Amino acid sequence: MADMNDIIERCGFLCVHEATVERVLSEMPADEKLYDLAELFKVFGDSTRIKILYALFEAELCVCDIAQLLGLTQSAVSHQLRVLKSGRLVKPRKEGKTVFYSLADDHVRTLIAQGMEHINE
Amino acid sequence: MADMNDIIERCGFLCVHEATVERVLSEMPADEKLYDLAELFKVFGDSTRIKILYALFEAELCVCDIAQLLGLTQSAVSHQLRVLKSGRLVKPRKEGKTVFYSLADDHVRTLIAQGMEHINE
DNA sequence: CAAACATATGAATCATTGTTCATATGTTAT
DNA sequence: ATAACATATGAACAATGATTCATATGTTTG
Repeated sequence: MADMNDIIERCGFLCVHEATVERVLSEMPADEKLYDLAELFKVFGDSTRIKILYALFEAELCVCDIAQLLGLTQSAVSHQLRVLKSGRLVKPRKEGKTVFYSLADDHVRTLIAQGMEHINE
Repeated sequence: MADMNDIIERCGFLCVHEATVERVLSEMPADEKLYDLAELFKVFGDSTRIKILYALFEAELCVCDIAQLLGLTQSAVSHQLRVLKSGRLVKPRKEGKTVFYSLADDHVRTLIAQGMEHINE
């Protein structure tokens, strides 16, 4: 008696537009690239981090400034700055005890601006 | 006897660069905008969704195509397309039983392209 | 109408992640 | 060297979210 394991994926062989699928597949970037890209957007995908980035959009600020500005704990800000830093979205500048952060480059500005455009359309 | 509750946040009043904080605060967008912006980026911040978007970057595809192309369950794809649709990143076109999806507008292309640039620098 | 099929959806599960609390590191001034 | 301070970090907890499984919806064909 045959068991129930002979249930196969039927959809794949009937409705699929094979030529298109093949072409798209050949033009897809490497999986690793796509993973990194998702990781990048994940960094933008948190309202606290967005607020920090937007604040740095306007001026260079120290951890303490950011904490007060946004009503957050110093610890929370520091943890998030770590994430932003390892994503190369912000860069630190040390001056004595205090560390000033600013946006790493113009990609950050462009991405945020583009995102805002999408929101506001 | 005074209890231990008189511990106050001292940092805020000592190191903060008040003038800058005030200025930045006045130029920050509304909280709701920033929240929406984070939500938008959150949609991009998942490798499965990025793969779907990149596939649609190349061609209009049905749910079934996407599932085979990326080696995913039809259910998983459908769930993610729902997220992408409610973020207005993709749009459906119904043709009989099958539903074809494509990118909603050029912001999506621009955002992904900008993200890729950051990755590759 | 019934069967086959493409897609959508709800509930459950497992993993990821943001915040908090406590503490560590490193710098300045007394 | 010690105290005060700014920032960083580790562990724990709570919340969010992606996938799976089962099933529902809606469309076409016989």
